[in-house]
Amino acid sequence: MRRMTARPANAHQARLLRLLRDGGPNSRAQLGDQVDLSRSKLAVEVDRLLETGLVVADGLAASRGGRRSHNIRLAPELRFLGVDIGATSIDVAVTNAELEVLGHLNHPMDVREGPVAVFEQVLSLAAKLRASGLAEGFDGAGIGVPGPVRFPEGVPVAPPIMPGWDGFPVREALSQELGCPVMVDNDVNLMAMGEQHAGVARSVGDYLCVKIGTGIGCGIVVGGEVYRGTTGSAGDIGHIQVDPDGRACACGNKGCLEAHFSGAALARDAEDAAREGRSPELAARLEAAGRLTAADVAAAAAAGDAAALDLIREGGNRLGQVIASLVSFFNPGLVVIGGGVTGLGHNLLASVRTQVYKQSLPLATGNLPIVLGELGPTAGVIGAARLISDHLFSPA
Amino acid sequence: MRRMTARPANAHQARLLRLLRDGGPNSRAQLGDQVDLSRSKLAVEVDRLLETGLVVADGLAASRGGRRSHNIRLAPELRFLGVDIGATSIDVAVTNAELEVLGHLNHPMDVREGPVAVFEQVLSLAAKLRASGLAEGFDGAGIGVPGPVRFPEGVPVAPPIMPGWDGFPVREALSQELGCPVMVDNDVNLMAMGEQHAGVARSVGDYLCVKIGTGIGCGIVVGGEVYRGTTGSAGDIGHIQVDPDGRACACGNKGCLEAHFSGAALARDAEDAAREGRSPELAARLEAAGRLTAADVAAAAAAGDAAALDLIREGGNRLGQVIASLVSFFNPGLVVIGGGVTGLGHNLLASVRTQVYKQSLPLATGNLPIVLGELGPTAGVIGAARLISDHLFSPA
DNA sequence: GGACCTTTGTCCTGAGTGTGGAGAAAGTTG
DNA sequence: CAACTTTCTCCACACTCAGGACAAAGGTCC
Repeated sequence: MRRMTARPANAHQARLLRLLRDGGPNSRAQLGDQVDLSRSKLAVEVDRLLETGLVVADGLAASRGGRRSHNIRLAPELRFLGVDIGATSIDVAVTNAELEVLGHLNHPMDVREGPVAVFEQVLSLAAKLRASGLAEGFDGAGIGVPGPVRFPEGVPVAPPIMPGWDGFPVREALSQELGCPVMVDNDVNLMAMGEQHAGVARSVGDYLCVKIGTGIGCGIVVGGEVYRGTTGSAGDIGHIQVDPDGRACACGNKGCLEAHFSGAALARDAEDAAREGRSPELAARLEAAGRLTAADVAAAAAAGDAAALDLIREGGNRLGQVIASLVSFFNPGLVVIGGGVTGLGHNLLASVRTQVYKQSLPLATGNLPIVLGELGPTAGVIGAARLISDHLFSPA
Repeated sequence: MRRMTARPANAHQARLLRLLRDGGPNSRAQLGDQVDLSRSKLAVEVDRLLETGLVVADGLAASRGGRRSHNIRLAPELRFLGVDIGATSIDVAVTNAELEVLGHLNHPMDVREGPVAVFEQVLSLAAKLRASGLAEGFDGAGIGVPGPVRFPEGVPVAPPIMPGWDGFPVREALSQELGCPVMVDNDVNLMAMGEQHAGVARSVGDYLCVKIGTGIGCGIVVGGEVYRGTTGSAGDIGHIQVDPDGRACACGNKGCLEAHFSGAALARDAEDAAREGRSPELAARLEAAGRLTAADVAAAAAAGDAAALDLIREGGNRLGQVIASLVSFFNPGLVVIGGGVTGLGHNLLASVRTQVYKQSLPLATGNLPIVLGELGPTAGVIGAARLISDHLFSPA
């Protein structure tokens, strides 16, 4: 099947495409209400979009008391590929043009195996999705990697946890393999975009999205747009120092947030607690599995284990301390916490909230919700799809 | 003399006005090079601007090998008033439309005397500037206050160091008194705009501007625009906690940055050092003046006083610690340090740089200049003038 | 069922926006 | 003084866009 190659010819068309993406099918009249164009001009632009095949008119909507309207919608056969490469696993999903996830696959894999091996896996997962009939091809792909990215070129730069990827032309390579446009970003930024598109952050202009997985990062959204910083490393809060005499971190410094609280740090602390006999619950789990993860800590805490609860409380305090600083500085309208350790749930949230509300000034915290992400692992892939759709749905 | 009341009728005209403001007089041809419009369209818009009187054509420029060009410039009789209300003094300046300072007055005054008394003083200073022949009236005024502002309305909200100002309609009141449009902002944001317009931050898109005076604040510039946050309190870094067991702060918390390092904290520490006999240099100055300020510490340090140098080093470390966190988070292209304690100069800068380069990741610090502001007290008033000119030079 | 209303969408005219070329104006250079 | 540059103006033409008239297609009410 022939893939769509058309792009919006002007800002109006781009605007209309995004409205249809975010709001679903619409009549011409409804579009007109949102777009501040005359009916005539709107009709012209819609007709042009229909000609390109990017949108279709299928069927009539129910009458609302007058003439029935045509349903204008994005071409239903459009397909985006969303790829989220985490430190320890790969998520791949197909979406339609409205960014609804039609199929989603996860595969455990260490990112340190390097770009070649990871790409092979990504392509195989994408092929599997295609084979299942969800897509005959992709009109675009977004991909997130766990490290800083030089955004315009789509190339990772000096990524601490994935050294083999430094300078690897991710965008170029994937675009070649898939035969479609590709955009690359930091995985945290994609999570922020995902929660903004379909999660808790809808209709918030300025917000922070803290992702705690193997490492810790923070997506920064300013006026609805992801802020990436001068060299693409904005939001890299894992190496903010929380304790001058603290633990040694992989980065070479001491007392980094990430060394005290992250998926990896938490697992290590839990294993220590188990071995030192401070937690029968964790010890039993260590016995059974040979190693512990953040999920074990969450389960132990749910079972009332004091040591596990302590770990979460202490970690939440550290994290809350940093978030409190960021709230004072950035004055966001919302803080979202997500990533692998979200399973720690409300215990974690409680510690963070306590710290933030205690340390930041009332004006900044007055009406500040601090919530868990609601999309889980789909946030990243939806964000990836949105990344490429933002690119494709902008004037050529 | 009749004041200008015209405003640009469209985005092109606004663009042209800003080009003339930032680049000074220009020929039509030079404007055309910067503006991506056809010569014909450009000529039309310039003619319309000439009709409104916002710009004038005066004289011919020297030939560059062909026909001599007309000098197009902003109307030379346009006058903006820039007001910077600090915690302990008021700065007022007149500028022309190119934001060149034509006259500048400073008057010591405690902001806590309240808006009525301060306004009286501001108006008297403005009258003095008018009386000196620098202006016959003002086409607009910008004003900065040392606390958070609800920007669209121009009203201070919950300002910690100027409690009597909470909710006072600064914009409304000043506009009434001066009979011209007024915009209000945080003083730190104005400093950031000033340094961006005429100081060290020219042509930098994303940067931070840390102002250390009686308190500590940080102007945040994203893509050339000041970022103010959800409730207008963005950049309020004075109350970030740097030491959980630290000193009591006026805000009710312990260990705030501002409690450890700011103009006020530094003066107190210096007086302590003097009384405890740790610094003969400072003791002599305390004897002479009855009290000490940051300037005394700077002078003592310049004279080689060990205690003063220690104070600066320690303060710079605290500040550097916070800035390091912000650099990791925000990934700016430049960090500017300004405000009252800039006199501490390179000793302060050295400590800050050490901390930042030590604590933040190389990708964020790799090419990151950390410099002192170069405009001193004029940064604020120039920023204020730019604030109102940005407002007036945008489509009505 | 028919008169009347609402909603949706199309068509047309006219005002305004913007481009590019021709060419006039005003200088320099040899 | 001829040739060339640069600057600026004028004009014809294409495109953009708004708003009104009107047609299409349904409801609602008696």
